[in-house]
Amino acid sequence: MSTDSDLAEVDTTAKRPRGRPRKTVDERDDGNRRVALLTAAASLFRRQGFAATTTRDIAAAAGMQSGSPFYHFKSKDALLFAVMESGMHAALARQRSAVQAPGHAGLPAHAQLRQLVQVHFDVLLGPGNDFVPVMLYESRSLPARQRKLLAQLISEYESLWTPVLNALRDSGQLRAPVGLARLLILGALNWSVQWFDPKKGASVQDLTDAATALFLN
Amino acid sequence: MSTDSDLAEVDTTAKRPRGRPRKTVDERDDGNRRVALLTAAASLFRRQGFAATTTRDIAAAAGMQSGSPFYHFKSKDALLFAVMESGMHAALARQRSAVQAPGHAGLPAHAQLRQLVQVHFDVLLGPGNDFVPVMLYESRSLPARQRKLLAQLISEYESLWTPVLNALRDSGQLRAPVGLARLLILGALNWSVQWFDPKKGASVQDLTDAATALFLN
DNA sequence: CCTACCGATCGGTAGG
DNA sequence: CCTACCGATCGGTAGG
Repeated sequence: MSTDSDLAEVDTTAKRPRGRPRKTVDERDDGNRRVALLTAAASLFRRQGFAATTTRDIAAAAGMQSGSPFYHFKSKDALLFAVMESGMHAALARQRSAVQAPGHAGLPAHAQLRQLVQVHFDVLLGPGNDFVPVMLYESRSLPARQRKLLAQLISEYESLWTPVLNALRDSGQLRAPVGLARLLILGALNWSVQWFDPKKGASVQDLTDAATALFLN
Repeated sequence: MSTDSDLAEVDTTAKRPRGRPRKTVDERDDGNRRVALLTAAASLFRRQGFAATTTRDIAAAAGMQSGSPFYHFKSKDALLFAVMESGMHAALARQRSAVQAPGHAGLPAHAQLRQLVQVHFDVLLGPGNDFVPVMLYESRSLPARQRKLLAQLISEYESLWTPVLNALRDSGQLRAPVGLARLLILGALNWSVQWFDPKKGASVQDLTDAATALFLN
């Protein structure tokens, strides 16, 4: 997991940034407590859904009183958006650093796909990684404008997959149109959020093996 | 689409059943209006989510006053459960009648998988088919007891896939463990609810082609 | 199935 | 970040 300031999902131990980067007009950035609210919200939104989660629930989980979240976030919507944006930034950062790792570009396409799949599973299923699942399953709850902002990040994320899938398609290892293949593959991975249980048999490695074996010739 | 009484998803024209089969203690069965509530609820639950949908919204969509849904359903939860149960019964009926169609048993395994995939896409994406998507994406909102009842139906549904996948695995056409393969494949299909747009390029046929090509050797 | 209504809860705010 | 609070909304009900 990267340690880059306020975008790391579970880095509750982050020191207050000195030159604090104010992110949007909707939020303040007071370091510690704000992160506590984000992680509490992500966990609750994932377990109960956005609409079924109370700002009072979130406040209590972060050890605050009922009105205090609104000192850090303008609204419940802004809190949801911050969770999703933060999750997508972390996922993008992890996927990019995997792709840019030395020697990665020289790997055969099927090994590159395997990398993408593994990191994706880890982003979804790793311990404490609630941010991206919330983004996947609660985007309906976002106001249209903020949903468009997120769509941009999602599009960037998908663009990491396209060249790899194109190469696989060209070499005959992928037998479906690349556009639909990407949607179907990401769907197969994203759905794991619904059924994966770390206490049960399969590990993230097992899932990665099964998925790549399933999709490739 | 089958026409079997109150379980058909979009059959708003159903006549009142004579020997009315009272289904559970939680609901009455007055035919017409009850079905109107179910279809209105399914549509709203799908678009807005369960928690964000008001019983007043549902009543208005069915042309009733705010208190009237509770004449037909004991609670908002009971309405959600009825939507899900009805959707799963319809899906099971459609999948079974496809499997039992004359000549189907003689088809090669890859053609049987194609059938399952096509019917599944149609259940999810066909016009007015909101019931099963609600079940897929709102089961979190169900009380534990009713979730267990649904799990039974889901398990029956999945059991239709297992022998086909086993046959494909044995003949080398499927290269992943059957258990994980089933989860991944159904995930790829289920996720289409999030992105499929009938007004855009791809048709359900296209999706079926792409999915079978992607999964099979 | 409608009318009229209740108790509880919720997002959000003022003022410190 | 807390205290105290408001206005609105919501699931559900009694009585017809």
